Amino acid sequence: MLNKEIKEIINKAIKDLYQDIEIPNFVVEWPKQKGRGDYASNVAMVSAGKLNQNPMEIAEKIRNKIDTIAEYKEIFSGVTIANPGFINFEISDKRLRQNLCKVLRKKDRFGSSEIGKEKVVVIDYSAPNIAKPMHIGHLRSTIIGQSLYNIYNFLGYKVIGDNHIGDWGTQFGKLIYAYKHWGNKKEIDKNPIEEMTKLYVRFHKEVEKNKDLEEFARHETKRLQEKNTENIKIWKYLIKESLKDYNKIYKTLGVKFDYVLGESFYDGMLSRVVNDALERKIATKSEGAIVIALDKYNLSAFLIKKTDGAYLYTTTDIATAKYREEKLRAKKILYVVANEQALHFQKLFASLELLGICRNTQIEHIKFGMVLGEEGKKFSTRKGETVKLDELIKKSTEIAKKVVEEKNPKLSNKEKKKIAKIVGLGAIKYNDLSQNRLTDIAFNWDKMLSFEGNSAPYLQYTYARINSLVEKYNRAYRLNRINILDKPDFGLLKEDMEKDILRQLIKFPEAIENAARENLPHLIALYIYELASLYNNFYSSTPIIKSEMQVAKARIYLSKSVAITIKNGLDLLGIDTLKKM
RNA sequence: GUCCUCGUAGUUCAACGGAUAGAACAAGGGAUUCCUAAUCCCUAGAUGUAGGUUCGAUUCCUGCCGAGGACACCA
Repeated sequence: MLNKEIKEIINKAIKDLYQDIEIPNFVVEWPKQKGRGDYASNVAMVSAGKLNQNPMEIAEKIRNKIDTIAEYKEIFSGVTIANPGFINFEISDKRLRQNLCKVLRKKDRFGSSEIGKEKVVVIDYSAPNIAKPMHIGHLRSTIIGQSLYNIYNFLGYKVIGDNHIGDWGTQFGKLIYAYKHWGNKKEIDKNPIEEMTKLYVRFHKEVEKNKDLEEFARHETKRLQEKNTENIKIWKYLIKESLKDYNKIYKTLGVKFDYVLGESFYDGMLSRVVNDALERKIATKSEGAIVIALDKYNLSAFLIKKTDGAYLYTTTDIATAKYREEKLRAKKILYVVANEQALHFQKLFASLELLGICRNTQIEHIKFGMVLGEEGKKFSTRKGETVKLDELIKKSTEIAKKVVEEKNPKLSNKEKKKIAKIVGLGAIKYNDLSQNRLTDIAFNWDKMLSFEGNSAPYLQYTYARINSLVEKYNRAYRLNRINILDKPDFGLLKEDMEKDILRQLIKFPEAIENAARENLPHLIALYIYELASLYNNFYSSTPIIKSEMQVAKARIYLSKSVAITIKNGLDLLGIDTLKKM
């Protein structure tokens, strides 16, 4: 990666100049403004104090040092300094052309690397609660998780995607009670989640009339946990049916998991977790329950066993971390879970530290903001305001269909349907993934289903456009019988806009690495949007096929490499591309 | 009371402590005898507030104001 290369060059230059002086951390970054080179470093400014010299002088010295070394001439066409001490690097045409060849050679592997080789990353995402519909809130965890999965995978990590479904706990007592009294198997088979939700809602209504139901439900939960045959049978059935519905959505979204280890999977390990913690005096009794005190961390206690003897999701989470560390050999665990649970994870991580679990495993809560209703408040499930995921997908696809109909009426109906599906889904995913995950998303139909501007369809359109351009070019080739094996001459790419595109292309691997380091997929979205934007600008102002033959050839290859990069980027976001739209 | 996230243009969002704070949508103007106009170009428009750290702060720290959320026996 070029930024790392430059960092090393600077380090070497400093070593030559100042011997063993330790230089503070400095950055090599992409300058925001045009005309400041392709990379810039603040090294002279951050080390001015330490060296007791004027930053401009230091910058000058480093620049001169770099200038004297022949091999660097290949990389840079210019190294300049600017007030108050920046060093700006301009990448040479040769290097840009080499990178272009690399894109064309590596194709769908362009941007990939081996930096994660041998390292296991467990990513915990989606995790719906059985018997509850997946709504727009689950979308974030599912989509962000899947994208991180793709990104780490592309960087050579061994990634394990785990869907930690909520298939255990007190809600099952209620559900089992409701099923026994009002359940209808036929209806559930037809519409699993919908019917289960009805049972759940009915239970809550009946409770208001008869408080005893709470006690009955608790009893059912207890019997389930004691492995009562009938309750286990109902429980298994409810899970199986729920998963049917979830899997439909996952299939549509193109989301996959390596494991679906729900909370119930860890049930047998819970007593050991608690006993172990008690023996080691990390956990204590408190008001009849068992807790891990976290005063040391300035946090309230972590409750791991209830007064009635039942375990909680807290206990499960400890067992899960232990399992992932010991059995899955995770070097890194990412919990893609909403920001609302930040406190829970703080306490969980503190508890794990006390227990000595995941000592050598990096654990991180990948939190994300909420999807807010149109009034800026949390979507309330009770008021029925929630937008269900399947409805959202349906609506988006319908709108996309209308747009295809309007833009491209000549296509066959089959093609239109395919395009509508991919465009509709892409728009939904991009709406989420193009935004920094920490900020709340204000839910807005118009924006979510916008097919213009900074959106997935814009990127898909750019890709499709290049594709048809290349096809047209290939046909022309056949007609003119030009030798297709002639090497393109990339030296002909001399226009500013062409260079801008080449400069952007060289940064793709860095964009992916940044996205992985910060666990922020939107950095990739940002990157490909910029690339597509540069390309569309170029496209609209410069003839490609219709230019002189050799120039046309070079421009076609440039276009191809843009298409490759856009596709690779969209793939990482889990968004499909189209040859035609 | 403790903790988490956020406060940037009319709206929705960017900006790893860097240089002239970027886009998109909406508004106004323009581009199609030419490779897909789901496109491109131009115009106008913003860092809640008061301090601190720094050569440099939208970014880090503190106070205040504002929005949303979580706070043991649900997950």
